[in-house]
Amino acid sequence: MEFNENTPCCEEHEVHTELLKIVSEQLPKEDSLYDLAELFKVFGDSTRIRILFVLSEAEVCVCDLAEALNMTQSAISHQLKILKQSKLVKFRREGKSIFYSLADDHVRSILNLGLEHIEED
Amino acid sequence: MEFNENTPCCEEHEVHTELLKIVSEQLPKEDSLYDLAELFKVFGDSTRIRILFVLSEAEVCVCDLAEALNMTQSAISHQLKILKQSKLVKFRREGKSIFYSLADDHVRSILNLGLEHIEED
DNA sequence: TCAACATATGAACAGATGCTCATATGTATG
DNA sequence: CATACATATGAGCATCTGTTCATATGTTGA
Repeated sequence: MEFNENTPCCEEHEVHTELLKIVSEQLPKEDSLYDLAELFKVFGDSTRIRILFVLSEAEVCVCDLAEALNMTQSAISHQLKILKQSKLVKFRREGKSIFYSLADDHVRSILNLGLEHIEED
Repeated sequence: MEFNENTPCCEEHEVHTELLKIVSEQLPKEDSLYDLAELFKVFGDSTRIRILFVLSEAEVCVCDLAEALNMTQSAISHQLKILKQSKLVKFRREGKSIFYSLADDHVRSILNLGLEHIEED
């Protein structure tokens, strides 16, 4: 080929750029894609997943979560902060304790879809 | 309180341990929870999310993916390897090129549920 | 079989992440 | 208001992760 090194990769390149143009127009905005990755990142840790599953069964206070998962209160509290920031959990104070629960059924749906996928093979 | 330092955290502790016992019986197995976190971890990177969204629109070869996302072929290839391992994408060879596409509609569902969640506030 | 193209992969490095430890904040109770 | 309990938070550290760079593998056509 007589083309220089800047020659685009695939040979049917005109066709592909046309396709890519169409595809990019259909994509969600960059911001949404970034936020979405951030959301899944929160689900992508087994400590947080375990917290979410416990909360999908019941409203539980921090120290009980720590006991249930056999981890320190501090570790749990750090993770709860992340879950709060992503609006995956809500909480209410009752005396000295703070009880956490899932923010909404969306969270449950996402967890269940994930479970379906890993169980399907 | 006259209890020693090993006193469990919450004061109504008998009630809570009873609750925790019930909750733990309802939880998926440790292995599943781990696998689930691993799955979401794969979704938890904006490069991979962008790849998945492009593939949700069309079957695309590696070099076009690289061009679409404005990244190096190597970076894309590394990420595709991870997506393959998680069975989120499939591929077929056509001459020198390899065309990738989503493994199944499950992937699309998970992406869409995630989008719903970030758009709901 | 050789040259050119498309993709994959290993090593290395910089940045992100999760835990621990110490300590701060907030709440109830004597 | 001082103490004990429940939770939150900041710093530090070890580990994990994503990219780059160099190079290997695989495919096609001359």
